[in-house]
Amino acid sequence: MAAAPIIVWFRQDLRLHDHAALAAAVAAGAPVVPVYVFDEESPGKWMPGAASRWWLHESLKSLDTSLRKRGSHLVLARGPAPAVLADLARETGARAIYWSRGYEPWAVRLERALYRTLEGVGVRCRRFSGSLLFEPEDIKSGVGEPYKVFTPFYKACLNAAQSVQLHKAIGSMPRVPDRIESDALESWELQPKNPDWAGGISAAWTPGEAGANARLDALAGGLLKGYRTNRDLPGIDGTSRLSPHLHFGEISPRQVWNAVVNAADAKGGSLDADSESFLRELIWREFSHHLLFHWMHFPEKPFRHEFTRFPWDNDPRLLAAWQQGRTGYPIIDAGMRELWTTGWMHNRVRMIVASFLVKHLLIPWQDGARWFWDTLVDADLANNSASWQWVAGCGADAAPYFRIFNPVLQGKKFDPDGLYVKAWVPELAKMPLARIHDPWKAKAQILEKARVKIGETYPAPIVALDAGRKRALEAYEVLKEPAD
DNA sequence: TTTTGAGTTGTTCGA
DNA sequence: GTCGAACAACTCAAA
Repeated sequence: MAAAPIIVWFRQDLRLHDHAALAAAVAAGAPVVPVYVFDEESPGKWMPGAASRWWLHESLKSLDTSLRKRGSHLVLARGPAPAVLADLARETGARAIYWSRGYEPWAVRLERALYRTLEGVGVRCRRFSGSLLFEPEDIKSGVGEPYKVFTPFYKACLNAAQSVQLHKAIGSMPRVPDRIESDALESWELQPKNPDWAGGISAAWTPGEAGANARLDALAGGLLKGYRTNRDLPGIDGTSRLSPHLHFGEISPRQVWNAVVNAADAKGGSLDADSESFLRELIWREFSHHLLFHWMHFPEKPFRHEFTRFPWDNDPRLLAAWQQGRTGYPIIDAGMRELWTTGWMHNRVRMIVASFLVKHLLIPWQDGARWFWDTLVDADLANNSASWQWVAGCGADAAPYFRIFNPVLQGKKFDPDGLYVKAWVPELAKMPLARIHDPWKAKAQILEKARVKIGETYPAPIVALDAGRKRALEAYEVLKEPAD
């Protein structure tokens, strides 16, 4: 008699390489049922936004193709995961289910519910790690508490880091048992139709494990050179662009870590400044996930409690102008339009637009986080929440309240050739470089020559920078008053 | 327990 | 144009 099948429940780990749960299932020698469950009913779950749904569709398609090349395929099912998986176990006679651990609050609750449901009917649950380099339980301060400051967290991670053995690539896969029902991916309607607005996104990205590995190869193969400086320049291809691939688990952070360390080794030993700078970013991702794991209200509530009485302004017209990239500040508008078109925004520009929304417009960081959640292909609850809270000053680190980005200065500093602005704000393409970041200051003659009419072809600034800065500083003063 | 050092990413102003 | 100081005080982490 054949061994009972093992279900491998895919989640944010849509890859075949370095996949502990899949490797263990294949090694067990039983039939393997790979399944993805589209679960819209988990309590507290942040449902993927529009851009993320587009990516999910592509990534599932890609995973299915990879599985088929190995003699298997992906089973698709819709509904609450515990019920769906219990049904599938009954249907297939599976006696075990393996999965990669999740860290978001709703995911933690879901896994507990799943244990109860499945162990109750005699299906063994095995949970594996794979989405993080370090488990939240393993990185603790000297007194056993989770870290609240990045730098000590970073050092603790470096101390804990050791060469990790990656799980072997899966060669061929056991056949999926016959007669298992599967949804058609199209029936989930993850991608837009009428209109299909995803053209810019699909032109910019290659979702799936192969696309992720190609990007990592580019990184290890040369993109890292100059990374520490280049990563701040939105006009050039200087960042890894691995974020959506990491979010969907098309590549594991351990694969990324190893590739970077090995590339540095090959060039003769110790980590250079560029590689170290990149690995720091990877540890920031870890830090965000640890914070979310330990403080489950992180996505909605300010980490620093006094911020609940921050005097936000909440002007919907200003929020709309920001969302549409019509603020009158070129670097901001370029960023918001890059986001809308490609589902991604350069990291430096994310900071600038976020600071502008929260400080110059006094709009709650949660509104910005929601917009990013819907429009980013790399939207990740941990990273998004931690980053917005950091910019707002209510996050884990006490960022000085007076750190208010000036979009004109930031533009001149990090987009010195105006390449980024010209790429995304074409109506300013003819502006001379000297005024590309503050076109409203240009003389009438210059504007005319560049065919720019402020307030007509390009918006006038929606707030004055000095007044906005002053208003923000006054708002932060409120926090210093003693609490009620 | 107490003390000490330190904390991603900045801007403005005046010399 | 460049440079240093001021912009607050507080919490965290480790010795």
